[in-house]
Amino acid sequence: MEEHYDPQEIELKWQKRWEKKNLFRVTESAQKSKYYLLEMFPYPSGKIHMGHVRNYSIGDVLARSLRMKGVNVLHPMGWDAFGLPAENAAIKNNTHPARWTFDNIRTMRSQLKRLGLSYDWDREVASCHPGYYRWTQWLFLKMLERGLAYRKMALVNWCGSCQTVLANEQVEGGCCWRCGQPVGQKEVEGWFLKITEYAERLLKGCDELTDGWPERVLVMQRNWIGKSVGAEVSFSVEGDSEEIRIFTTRPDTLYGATFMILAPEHPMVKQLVAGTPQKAQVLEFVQQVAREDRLLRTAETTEKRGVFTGRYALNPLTGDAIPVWVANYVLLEYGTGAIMAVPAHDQRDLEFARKYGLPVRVVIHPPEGELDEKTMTDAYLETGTLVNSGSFNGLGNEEAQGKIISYLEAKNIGRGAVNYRLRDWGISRQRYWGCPIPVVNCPGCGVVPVPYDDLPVILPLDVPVTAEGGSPLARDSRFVNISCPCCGGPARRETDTMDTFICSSWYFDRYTSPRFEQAPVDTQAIRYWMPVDQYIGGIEHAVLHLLYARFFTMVLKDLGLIHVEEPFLRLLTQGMVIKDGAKMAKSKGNVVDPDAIIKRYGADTARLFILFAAPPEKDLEWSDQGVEGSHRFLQRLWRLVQQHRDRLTGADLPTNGTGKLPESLGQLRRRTHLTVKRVTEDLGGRFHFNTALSAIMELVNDLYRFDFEAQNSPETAGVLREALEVCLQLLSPFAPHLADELWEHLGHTSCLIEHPWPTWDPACIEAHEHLIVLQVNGKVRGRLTVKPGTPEEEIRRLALENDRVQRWTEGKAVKKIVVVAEKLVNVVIG
RNA sequence: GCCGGGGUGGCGGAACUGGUAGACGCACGGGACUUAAAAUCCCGGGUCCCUAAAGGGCGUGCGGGUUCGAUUCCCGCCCUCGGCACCA
Repeated sequence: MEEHYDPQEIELKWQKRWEKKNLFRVTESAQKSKYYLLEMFPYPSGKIHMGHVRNYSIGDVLARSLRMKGVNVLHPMGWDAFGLPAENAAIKNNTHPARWTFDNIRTMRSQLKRLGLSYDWDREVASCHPGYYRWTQWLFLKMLERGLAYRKMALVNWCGSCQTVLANEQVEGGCCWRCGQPVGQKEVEGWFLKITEYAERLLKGCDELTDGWPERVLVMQRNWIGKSVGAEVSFSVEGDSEEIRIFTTRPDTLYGATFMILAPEHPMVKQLVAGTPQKAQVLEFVQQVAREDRLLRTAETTEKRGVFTGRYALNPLTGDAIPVWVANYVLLEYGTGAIMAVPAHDQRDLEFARKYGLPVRVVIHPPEGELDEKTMTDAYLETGTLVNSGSFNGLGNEEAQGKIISYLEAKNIGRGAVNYRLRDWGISRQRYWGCPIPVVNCPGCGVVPVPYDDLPVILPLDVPVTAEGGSPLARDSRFVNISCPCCGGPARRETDTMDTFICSSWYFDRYTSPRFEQAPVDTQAIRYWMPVDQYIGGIEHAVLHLLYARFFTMVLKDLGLIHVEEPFLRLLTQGMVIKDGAKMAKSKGNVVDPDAIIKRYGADTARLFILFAAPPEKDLEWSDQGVEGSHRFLQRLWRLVQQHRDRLTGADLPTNGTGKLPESLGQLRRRTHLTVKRVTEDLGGRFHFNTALSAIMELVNDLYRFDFEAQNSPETAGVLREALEVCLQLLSPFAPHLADELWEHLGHTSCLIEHPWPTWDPACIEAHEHLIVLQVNGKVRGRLTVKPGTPEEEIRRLALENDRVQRWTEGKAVKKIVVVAEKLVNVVIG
């Protein structure tokens, strides 16, 4: 009898052996079909947490099973290594961000290796390595060349705690995505990427991804892009040469525009009020709104307030003079920052009109009922017929939209227009630990790109990182002062660094040729591996990373670097790891350290539990007892193999079907093949790891219950060997170390991942008999077994003769009999 | 408010195209082994009625519908989680 199951010993043994054999290294191969399996690379924050274990265990099951199925699987790992936590930790612990980062990478890499994950570590990348960020800078310069990167002064999100600008996507409910502190507004000059230019493509792509991506992620992305179709219309101002441009989604209500509103920040406000009696009051109002909390101001419940500017505009269709107001509910950043107010058909405008006694004019009449513009309190938003609309009267309002747009275009006072909620991506960060933006600011030449040959612009490591605020790079004169690449005169380097989300927007491309020296990617390798066939990661990146990565892929495609429009064919968003009803988090004190679990039970148990406790996309409730249970199962399998080792020496696998075997043995063989089928189907396509495991558990239970002493024959040994081998093969993607160890106990000298995935023999699966459920009026009343191929007539007769059925049908007229082949008979009585 | 998930035993979860609801696991109860306990192995279990067995009623958030038959399809609600939200 073999020694006790000792996970520590066997796991290290097999990890070493796999590494020595280079089992996970892959190269392009025209003979094999490829599969690019990617899990989101981690931020090296210190140690891995259960969320990582879950993410990477899910990936590893797929990677290993696909390899066994003969697929060429690219399964890489790396580090999203630039970012604020490194800098903050460095300040706090008086160390260097690079030091902190690389120490963490070392720790976390060894933790991932301890989990037995099948990565090709030769392809490891770290985004903070010059060999990587050189190409991040290269891509930035290409975008600069194409006008996709630009610099502007803008009102941006400012996190006072992190002392840096944030992109819109990085503000969650008014707070910083990283530190959770409230985000303010600040006028700052910085760099932007024109993601808005790709809004339509990003939107269209969402439709292509419906098969492979979760619906909710696509919905979030569509919401975020926020496309609105309508018209842009110019309103002339009485006594002024300038016009006010507005965007509306309801050109059909243009006749109902009875006043206009500008955002308080609108650049025209100052000139409009110049010389009016209202000037002081308006400017006071503008100042007042500017001081208000942004989050509060944009809340729906906030009271609408405004002031009259003293000026009038002309409704371009009615010719009426309508008052121009300034109000808090109109936002500068959406549309043109000005609106036409149609109180009869917009709830917000109606509330505003009622409050300030402004006129209401109904221009759409409902199919039934009346609208009274004097008393109505709910704006009419439904479809209807145009009234009070000149020559458009009588048209359906939807039809009128197009007609009015055509009219505006003909008169040159407006045009059909599309507006997006999506804003350009602000990428400047006023911090140190990021990828330097490779440009030079020259007093004579302006913004000058660093020549490609001079890349990378190295992030100097000997810069003191302090908490005093402002970019540490700006204080390093050796970094800042440079001669202009264009004119040779004195110039200053850009000291902002890039948002780390840029680094993570193309890392998956780099994995295909991680050490390539001539370009960010080797076209050959990209052609072979991209797109990513399956991407796995947390839902928290539904908009952020996943939107940015899609944008970058489209840019790379336009640059001719890649052939695909979308980077990730299929996306699996794994659920969170929950304990005591809340997400595991240090702040909540409910964290379970993966190291502790591995130390106590081994990596196989940790992986098994996390894959068994819940389907991958759902939240997983951590359970110490559940972990015990998973560990018990592995021990149970261990004992089963030890118990039968002697019996199996020299046993040959059964060859043909189950027909010649004794009944119970044939049954066992059938169960074995059924298990192969179930597990294979649960892993392929639908990622039901929990049910795949329960199928394996059932087979193990069957083996425990089988009386091998009563049927001690070479045949029995053969069937048993097959069953055990199948168990190990099927289990190997989940618990690879234990599987390989027991595989060796069964006399094999190779690793399971080198073996093909088992197949099931349809002949073995064929049932010797079918269980027929007998129903009367849809309720189960009895059961019946029949031989396969029993004619329907016979089954019908047996069902009617069945005494359990007769108990219910006695004295009743049989109205109908439904027979489902091999499954069920339902007798319908009156 | 709009959009998207999700409501199944004490708990995590099964049931792939409508066909035995509750697989598998946890917790629990019983038995075997043991001087005893732990470990292990075997058995049990939705709920109510019935002394028990046999048998039956009710059961997948609620109310209807379609169907021989509904956790599954349709209609109308309720609850819950997540996203967006004064977006013109």
